[in-house]
Amino acid sequence: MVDDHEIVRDGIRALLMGNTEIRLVASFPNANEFSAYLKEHPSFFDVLILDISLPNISGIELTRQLIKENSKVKILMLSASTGKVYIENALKAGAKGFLPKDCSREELITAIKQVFYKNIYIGKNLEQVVLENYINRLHYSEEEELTSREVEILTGFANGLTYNEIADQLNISKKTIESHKKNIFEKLHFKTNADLIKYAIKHHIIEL
Amino acid sequence: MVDDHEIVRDGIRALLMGNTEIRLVASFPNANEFSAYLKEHPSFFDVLILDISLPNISGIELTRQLIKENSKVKILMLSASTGKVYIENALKAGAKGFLPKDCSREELITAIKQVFYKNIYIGKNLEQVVLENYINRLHYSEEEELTSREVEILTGFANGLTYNEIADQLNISKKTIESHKKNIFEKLHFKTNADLIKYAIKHHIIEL
DNA sequence: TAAATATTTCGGGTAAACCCCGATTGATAA
DNA sequence: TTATCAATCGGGGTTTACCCGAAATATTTA
Repeated sequence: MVDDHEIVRDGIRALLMGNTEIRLVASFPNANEFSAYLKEHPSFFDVLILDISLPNISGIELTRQLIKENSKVKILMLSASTGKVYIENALKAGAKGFLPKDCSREELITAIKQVFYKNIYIGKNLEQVVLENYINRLHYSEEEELTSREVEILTGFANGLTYNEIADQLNISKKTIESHKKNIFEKLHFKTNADLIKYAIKHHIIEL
Repeated sequence: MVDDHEIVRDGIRALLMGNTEIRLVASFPNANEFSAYLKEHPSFFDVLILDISLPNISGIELTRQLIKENSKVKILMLSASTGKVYIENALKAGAKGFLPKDCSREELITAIKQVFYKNIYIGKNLEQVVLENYINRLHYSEEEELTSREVEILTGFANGLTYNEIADQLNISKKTIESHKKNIFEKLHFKTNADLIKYAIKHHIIEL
């Protein structure tokens, strides 16, 4: 497993201790240490329990990498935040399961087994969220995604920077910032700057 | 301790297991169960390790209640979010300590001891946040209040209106809007428009 | 692989926001 | 009875934001 919180790592270790079917073979505090270890021992893990919020490289990003590298590890994403966006991104990146951190022992064990046996597992209370969202998607085309460059620009605005300040920071023209902002507004159907700030807060780009 | 995440409860239990000075005597998944138990056994706990985000009643709210009831329990707040606002609210409510969830074993044990021995304990990396904020408070003692007119103008901006639109709506000159905005920024120490939006959300002038 | 679409990059010109002054009126506090 | 504050405006200038257009890569799709 990979989780930056020592408490969580110890919690899961304690939780799986008594179980005879599942063995926690290793745990890491960040993506880098895990990746390094995986490179040395490619088939050492069956299932990866992965925290979504990690320092430097997020759980989502790590998932994308592993999928891209054709790793055989099944990924069970663990997250304190259970918003629509998180579940979506996790599954889209290639995770096989998504579990809230407030799950029970039984649910964790069930989830690990399900994920191992090639099934998808979504936390009990989260199925509804996924289903609702699925229905929505049938009606309305999906919410457009921002490019990494656009996220950079959006972050700048959310932090109250001016066009010039963002331009300086990214070493591009003020005019380019304008274009990106225009595109962001169109993609996400923003009408005002307040919309942008609210989006940034909702998506944890800035704190309230 | 009170934490809605079973994993965290087990983690802390495992963590304190080997320690001879500290004994985890009980843990609860929510404020209600804890309160009920405390009523029966008022002096059973020395220190309460309390998660800030709980269902129904938050850790902050529970802290306020306990302080109000003159409970002798020392409260060590545990939080995944470590923003200024969280620390402030926790300490203001009466918590004796504030610890991020990504703390180490050693830090948790130190914190529990400190809190028990009537000291304040703030998580290692969080001291800076508190100090900065303390300095600020020395400069601007109390938060100034806005006049009703200023609230009207602020509401306009929070809703994404332009100077002209607000002026039209209130039947006053655009220049007056300018003055008001300048005053609002000075009173509340806003640096950017993003600050204004966040203020409006916090004070329920607009919804997220 | 060719065509279509998306991303990232700009410039010119105009509208809006912001700043630094100053000023008046009425209400309220020292 | 002065101050102080709230609310109202104007002149004049600088800075910033925004709209229209466009071109070079990148990426995706047919």
